[in-house]
Amino acid sequence: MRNSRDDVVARALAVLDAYGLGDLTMRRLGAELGVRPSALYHHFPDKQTLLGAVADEVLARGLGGAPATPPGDLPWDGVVLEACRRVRDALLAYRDGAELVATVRAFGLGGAAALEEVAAAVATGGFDDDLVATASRALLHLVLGHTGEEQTHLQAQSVGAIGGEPRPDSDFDAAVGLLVAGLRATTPGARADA
Amino acid sequence: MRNSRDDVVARALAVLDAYGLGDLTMRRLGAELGVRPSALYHHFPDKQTLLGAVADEVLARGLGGAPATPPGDLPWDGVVLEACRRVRDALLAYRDGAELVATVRAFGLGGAAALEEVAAAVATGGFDDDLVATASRALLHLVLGHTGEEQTHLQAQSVGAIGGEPRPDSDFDAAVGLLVAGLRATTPGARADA
DNA sequence: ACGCCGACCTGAACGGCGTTCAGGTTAGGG
DNA sequence: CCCTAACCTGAACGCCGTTCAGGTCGGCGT
Repeated sequence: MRNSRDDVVARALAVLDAYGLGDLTMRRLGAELGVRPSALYHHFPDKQTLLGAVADEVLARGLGGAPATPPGDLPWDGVVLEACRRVRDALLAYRDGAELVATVRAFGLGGAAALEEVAAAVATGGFDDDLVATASRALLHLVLGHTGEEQTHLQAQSVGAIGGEPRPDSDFDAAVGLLVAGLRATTPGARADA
Repeated sequence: MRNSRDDVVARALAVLDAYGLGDLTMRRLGAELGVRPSALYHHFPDKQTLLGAVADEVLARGLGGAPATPPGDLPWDGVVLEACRRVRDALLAYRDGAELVATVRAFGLGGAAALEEVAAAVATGGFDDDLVATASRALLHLVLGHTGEEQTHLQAQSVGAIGGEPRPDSDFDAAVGLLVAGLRATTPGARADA
C-alpha cells in the first residue's frame, strides 16, 4: 500500500490532531503510514517543508475556497473582523494549529494564506497600500498570538491542569476591534478612495 | 572551577547571542562551562526552566530596573509607545530574543516582565481594568510578532541570504500606533478617571 | 507480451538531543 | 578537623532528523 504526498499530509494532520505538534515526528508519522521514516523523504526534502504543507492544508480547509469577502454587503470593518475570526477558527480546528502556522511562517515555508485572508479584508476599506500591509501584518500577529495562547490554555485544561477560567470569546473580538478602531480613526488622507 | 546558577544563566546568554536559540543546547552550554551536561540539572530541573531564567534575564537587562513610567510627563499614549519600544529593544539586544520570550511565555515559565511593562504603561491612560488587560496583551502579541519577524530577517540577511530590504523602523511604530489610536478612540465611559 | 522506468520503499547507520542516576569530589562552616 | 551540602562525573537510555545504497513493483511504450 504505497502512499502519495497527499496521503502523507492527511495522515500528518490526523497525527497532529491526536498527539500534538510535539509528537508529530517523522518516525511516528512513518509508523502511522506503515512505512519507515526514511520513506517520507521521498515526498519532502525535510521536516520543515512537510510542516509547511501541513500548515497550508490546515488553512485551506479552514478558510475554504471562498474569497475573503463574501457576497454580503458588510462594512469594511465588519469584513475585517470576520476575516480575523475565520483565520482564528481555522487555527483552532486542529490541535496546535496556531503554533504550527506561526513557526511555519517564521521559516517562510507556508502559511501565506493567513496573511492574504486578512490583507484582502483590510483592502476592502480602501486604504493606502502601505497601510494595508502594516495593518494586516499587525492583525495577523494579534490573531496568531491570541489564538496560540488560547489554544495552549484549552489544551492545558483539557488535560486537567488548571490555569484559571477560559478567556471569553469576546476578548478576541475586543483585541481585533481595538486595532480596527485605530484603523478607522486613521487620517482620511490615507484612504485610497477618499 | 564550580559554577553557580547565575554563571549558568550568564553563559547561556552568551551562547544564545553567539550561536542562536537552536544551538543553545544542554551539551553545548555544558561544554562552554567546562562541565558535563548532567551537571546543569543540579541548577535547573529541565531545559525549559533554564530557558525561562534566560528569558527573564534578557528582559531584566533590557528593561532595566526603572519602572515602566519614567519621571517624564509624557501623555499616556507616549508612555505606551515608549514601553513597547523598550520591550522591542530588549528583545533585539540578544539573538533570537523575541522567539525565546515568546516560547517561554507559552510554557508559562517566565517572560512575565514583558507583559507587566506594557500593562503598566497602558494603565497610565486610566482605562478600565479589563480594557487594560485586553489592550496590553494585544500590544504584547504585536510586539512579539513584529520583533520576531524583524529579528528573523535581520539574522537571515546577516548570513547573506536575501529577502528584500529591511522593514523600516517606522513600521513598528505605525503598528503600535494603530492599536493605540484604537484605544484612544474608545468610549470615554471605559476610562476609570472619567 | 515484454522490458524498462520511475515512484516508492527498506535497512542500517550517523550524530545529536534531553534526561536520569548512582556515586565521586571539594569547599567552608561548626 | 571533620562533615555536610553543593557541585560534578561517567555512563547509559530512548528519542530525534537525516542520508544513502539498494530493493520492489505497477504501468506505459513498444
